Amino acid sequence: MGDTWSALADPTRRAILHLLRHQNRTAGDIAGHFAMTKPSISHHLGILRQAGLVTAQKKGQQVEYALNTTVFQEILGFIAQLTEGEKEA
Amino acid sequence: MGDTWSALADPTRRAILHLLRHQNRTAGDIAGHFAMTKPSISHHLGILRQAGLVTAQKKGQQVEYALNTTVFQEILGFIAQLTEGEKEA
DNA sequence: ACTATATTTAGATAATTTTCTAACTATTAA
DNA sequence: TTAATAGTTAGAAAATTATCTAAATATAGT
Repeated sequence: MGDTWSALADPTRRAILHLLRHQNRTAGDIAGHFAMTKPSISHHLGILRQAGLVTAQKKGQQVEYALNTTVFQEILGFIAQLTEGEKEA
Repeated sequence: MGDTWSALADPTRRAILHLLRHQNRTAGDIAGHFAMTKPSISHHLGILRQAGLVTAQKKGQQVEYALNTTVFQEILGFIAQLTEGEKEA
């Protein structure tokens, strides 16, 4: 399992996650939103998949990607640790 | 202002933030906790400072670093966007 | 003024990452 | 079975990053 933090460090990958916010999308659909080749997007999708941030499911000829938000717990936990015991504005 | 996400992508930098969780610490104190040279830690501190995740204040001969948690809003906002409209476990 | 301590800056090297083109695999359609 | 479409894999080049040693700066003490 790859590192969540470094998967999120790249702006293209964060934009991909944002694209998947409301709908699942095929690899080609996703690639269509970026000024980048398909292999590059495929690489980014692989990293997101390894980090568990997306899941991939083959649908005939295409591969449908979906957001998986459960992984964010790790990040929220880290931030909670650092911000615990603070008062609100 | 440097990028918050990439500042947090490095495990050494996250460990530094964790060290600053309850107390402010000098650069040397921080460096003492890692199997890494002082210049390397100084470099990481610079990146954290640029990202606004820590503040630095000169205290005589030393430099005291403190955690700044306000920057986490950006990250929490991103995650909130992606997780909005989900039910709880 | 010298010496010691704390920290940063500079420059180099090694490792990692991003992106590309070309080639490959799998599925669908003619 | 041949051709077209969707996607991934392989390999290379360019850029970025992490780390080191050596040198520089700033403060404090003798």
